[in-house]
Amino acid sequence: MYRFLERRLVEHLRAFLLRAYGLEAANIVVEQPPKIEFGEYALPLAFELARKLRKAPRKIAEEVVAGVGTIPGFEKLEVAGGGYINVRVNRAEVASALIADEAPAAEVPPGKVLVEHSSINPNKAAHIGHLRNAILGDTFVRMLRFAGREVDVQNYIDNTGAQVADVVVGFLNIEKKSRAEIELLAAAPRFDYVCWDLYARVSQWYEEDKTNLQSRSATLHAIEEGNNETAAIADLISVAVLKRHLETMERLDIEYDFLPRESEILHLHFWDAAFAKLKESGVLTFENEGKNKGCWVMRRAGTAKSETTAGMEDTANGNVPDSIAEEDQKVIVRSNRTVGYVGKDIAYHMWKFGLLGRDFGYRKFYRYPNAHECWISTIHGETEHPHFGDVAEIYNVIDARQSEAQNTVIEALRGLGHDEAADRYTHFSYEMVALTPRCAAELGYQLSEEDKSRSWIEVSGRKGFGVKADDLLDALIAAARTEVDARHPELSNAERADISTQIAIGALRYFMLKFTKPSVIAFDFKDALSFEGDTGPYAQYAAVRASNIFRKGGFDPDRFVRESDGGASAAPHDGAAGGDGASRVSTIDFAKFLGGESADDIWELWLTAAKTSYIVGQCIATTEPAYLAKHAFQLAQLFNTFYHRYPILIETDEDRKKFLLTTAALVRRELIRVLAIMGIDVPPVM
RNA sequence: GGGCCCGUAGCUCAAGCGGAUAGAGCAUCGGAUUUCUAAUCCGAGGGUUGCAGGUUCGAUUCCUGCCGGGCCUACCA
Repeated sequence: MYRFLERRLVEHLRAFLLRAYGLEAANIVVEQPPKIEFGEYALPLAFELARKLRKAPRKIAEEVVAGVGTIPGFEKLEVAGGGYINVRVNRAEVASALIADEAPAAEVPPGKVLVEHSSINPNKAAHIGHLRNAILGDTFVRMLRFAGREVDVQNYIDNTGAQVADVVVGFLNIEKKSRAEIELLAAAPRFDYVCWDLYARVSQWYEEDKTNLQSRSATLHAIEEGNNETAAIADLISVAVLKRHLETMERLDIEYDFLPRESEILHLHFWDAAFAKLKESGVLTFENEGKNKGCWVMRRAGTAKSETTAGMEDTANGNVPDSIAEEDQKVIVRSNRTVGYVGKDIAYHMWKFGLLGRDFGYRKFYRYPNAHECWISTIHGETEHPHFGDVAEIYNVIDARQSEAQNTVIEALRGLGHDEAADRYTHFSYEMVALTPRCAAELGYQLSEEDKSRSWIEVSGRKGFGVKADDLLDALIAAARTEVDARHPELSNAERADISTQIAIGALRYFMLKFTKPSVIAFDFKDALSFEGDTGPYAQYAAVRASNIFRKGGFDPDRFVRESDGGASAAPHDGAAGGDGASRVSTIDFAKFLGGESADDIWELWLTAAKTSYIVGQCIATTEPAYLAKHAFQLAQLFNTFYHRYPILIETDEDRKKFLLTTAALVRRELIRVLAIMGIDVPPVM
């Protein structure tokens, strides 16, 4: 709603500027006033125009206000200060549209979106860093779906890499386990924890004697080769750990559609197809000398062509591949003819955009309780399967450390002549989760003096140092359970368990979303286990309080606003609102309750509730989910103030009571919707 | 050496394309309606936005330089 009105305002302003001054305004900045008293929108455009029109800003602002005319849905424009234009909407009109949950159909770009997230090495338990990735990714998926996009969720599985090989080495060379024994372990609960510890021991074992590393390369080679006992063991381990990852993520309500694996990229020869095209287009060059002699290399992203070769390009007919300075070379194919992971990634991304000319085999892998099927790549697949890949846009949720590799893949696509694909390739980059020194000490890590002075300490899978995802979830559930038990002894065991879980997930998902992406999260149990203030449970509690009003008052919130369908899975609102409610409360009277300065506080609540799709749009455009967490918190905060200030059920003026109930119903609906987009449920009671 | 990111209150973080008095939470201190209430609400203190310049009517935001920190820069993945 808010978004729609803003667009309409801009259109009118643009028309006016053209009419009055003959100006084509490319970009009209619309701000939100610092205080609700100033109106709903603020325009600094008079300042920008002052130079161009050679007039005082204030004078221009006055002309705009006088000349722009009436705009449907708007009350008035007014000049403030030295030239600000503050804009006021017609509150009653906005309110009635909000109650009906009317939203003009937004234009949805064509084509499918592919979001890749999680991508955890299947050799050990998921940890808090993986949680940040999965929660960011899953929330972004929900945002895209809320905006009407069709989305495929992929989780890339590196099942043939060194990390899996290490755990295989651990079982075979250190533990001396047989295949049958490993199978037995893999079937036990939390096999991923076993691997977590073993992985750390293997790293230790390598350090003790460097010759032990030979086991790794032999194992790695056998795995890549396939069709042997070692490869079979690697497969059974990686599949078992992968299933554990899916279970862990399922606890957070995170699901995937497809699990492409590196083994298939290898065995279905994706690379061969890509290699041919990369050679043909000159993206790859063969080095005849230097330290990379015998390798196929490409220019690393972010490195510039050297002066000499760039200058000679014109005369050389442009056909000769530029030589790349040694330090700017990225080895794609090693001198022993094997392909590095960036090469595989290039092939994989050509597949994503439907540019490779090959496809995976598919089989069903995991069925969620809601009957949703998650598919996995395989060599010979089922004949009937959904169509993955060949998408219009991709988002790769991968931490910032891989930005150079990501950019190299993008440059490869450009070099192949696929600029349109490269432009729709987004590296959804975020910073890592580390531990505060205090948290590290709690986990038994010996801190050096230098460590103690750091603001964070990086987790390390190799050292087995970090907080496992399931452990954190268990701790959160236990902490929530203590509170729920104390508050609601009358509830059954199962009910208290459910509520505790919902609160734990709310706390965790909110915690991972409240930080902006470039911020390193210095993890600390004290902050993560907090249920007060700027947290998920705070927002959940506000929604529960809204429900309490209706339950205790014996009202149905449905009667006051058009019900939300839960948000995340919603199709774009069709706007063909159901004005069916004979019992629905009339909205006409509300003008008197929403008008004037005395109603500013309640109006601010309504206005904030109106911003959800506007905020989601911002989040998508900037790939920054943190704005939505901020929005949820603001809405909850404003509601809590309202809740405290206006006791509804004892209100004696019936019209005013209806108005207050409508306010609560509206906020309840929007809060539930916003939280659903973040993957957070609202418990029945708290 | 080169590339990317960061530096804001005691702590952890916000601040849409440059805009109005730089905001929250935590912590500290002081308060709160017998109500739909306390996983809450109200109030107080707390800031030279790392430093120095520049651009601008206006800079936490853009530019340059410095200081401090992180990540990347392997024929590992």
